[in-house]
Formats: sequence, C-alpha cells, structure tokens
Amino acid sequence: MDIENSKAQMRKGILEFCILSTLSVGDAYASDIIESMKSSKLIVVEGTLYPLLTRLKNDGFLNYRWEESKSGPPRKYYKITPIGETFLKELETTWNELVSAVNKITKKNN
Amino acid sequence: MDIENSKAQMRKGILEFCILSTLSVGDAYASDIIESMKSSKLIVVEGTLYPLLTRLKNDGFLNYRWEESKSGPPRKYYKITPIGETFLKELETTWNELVSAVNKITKKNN
DNA sequence: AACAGTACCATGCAATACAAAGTACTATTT
DNA sequence: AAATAGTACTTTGTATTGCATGGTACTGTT
Repeated sequence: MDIENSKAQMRKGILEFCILSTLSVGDAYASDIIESMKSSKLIVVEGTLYPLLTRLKNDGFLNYRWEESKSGPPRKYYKITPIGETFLKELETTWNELVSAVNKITKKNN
Repeated sequence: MDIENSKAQMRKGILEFCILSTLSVGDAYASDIIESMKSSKLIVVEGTLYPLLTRLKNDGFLNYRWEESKSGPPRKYYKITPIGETFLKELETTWNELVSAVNKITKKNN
C-alpha cells in the first residue's frame, strides 16, 4: 500500500463523471478529452479512456459521429445525450455528497 | 452503469484515508469507526472495515491492543502509528489535489 | 446449559484503471 | 509507389478494492 497506488484508487469512479462533464461543455474526441483532463492535472491514458467512452456510449449517455481530420485518420467525436445530462446531474450530487462526507470526517481535528 | 454502482466506485480508495483520519483523533475499535463514519453520512459495513484495518496494520500504519468490554467480548482498539501519520498527510495531499482537479474540470460551465 | 448479543475473521465476486500490445488509417519521405 | 512516421482507435490481461455472505469466538443473561 503505497501512495501511488492510493492515488490510483482514489480516482476510481470519478473519470466517467469528468468525461461527461467535459462533454457537456462541447463535443470532443479522445485526444481532446485527454488534453482537457491533463490541463487540470488529472492524467488519463488511452487504455483507460477508450473503454470508458465505449461503455458510456453503450449505456446511452453518449453518441458519436465520425469526422475527417486534416492531419491523420478520422476521429470519433462524442456528444453527450439528454440521458447523459441527467446522469451527469446525479453524479454531481453523488460527488458533492462524498466530498462533504470526507471533509466532515477528516477535518475533525480543527 | 447505474448511479448506485457509481456511488460505490467513487468511494473506492477514500476509506483508508477516512479510517486513518478518524484514528488520528483518538483510538477506536471497529464499531466506533463505523459509527463515526455513519454520522458523517459515509456508510461502512463490517465486511469492508475489518480487512482494511488488517491491511493498514500489516503495513505498519496501525497497531492495536486488546481491551475488555463491560458488555461483550474484548475489543481490538486500533491506534495510528507515526508512519501512519506520515502516510495520512500524504493521503490528505492526494485527496486535496484530486478534489481540486475534479472541481476544475466539472465547474467549467460557470 | 442454552441462548442472544457483540466482536472479529475468511471467502468469493463484480467493477475499475491501467499497462501493453495490436490494428487501421493518413500524410510524408524517399 | 513503397516505406515510414504519426495519429486514432481497440483489445486483452492484471492488480486492487468494496462488499455480500457466512462463519467463529467470547460474554452475560435467563
């Protein structure tokens, strides 16, 4: 049980929340999302992101369209669906409750 | 992918943080910890807590002593070790960074 | 002595993030 | 046009975690 592993474990379950949030601002393809997260100090790699996008799509939270690129193969641009927006709101609530609970527990020393 | 599962996944990795935090305030045995968490709206069950305590003890972050009880079998009172305190500080940093990153990503709509 | 209550422990499962390797398409270089 | 580099997407296997479930052991009461 080292700190690196703990970091990884703490991230569990928040990525779908972050992905939906990012897409609720505007459509994007995988590399856009990775860049967006990286700029907020949340590193995600392809092997993590692609399966997640597929799962979110299969659950109806996202859909996608192919779009040509000037500098490489075509890209899958993902778009959040109305059902995805609803789910996102629930995730927000869950996240806020969790942060609130953790703060309550860990700030008792003050 | 339902909301209940997402809730469960978001909790992953924060329990050890909460346990160490709770014990840094004062020694406690399992039921104390469960009560403490429950009062902060973070439900933990025995099947989760006991293995976690054992793992934290095996890693040197906790130790315990047996203590008699007036109303039942003896209890294992856990105490955080100096190494545990150090690890707790690292977990605090990790948690704060994570919350900060998620906020940055999910509050872009404002 | 039998029972209920409390406390601790062990086993098996589902879900996730990630590493690693692979496939496919495009543009550039030779 | 063939080979190469770069971009984008996909698949497979692994370690870790939270939890449900069932079980063990000890105490006090009836």
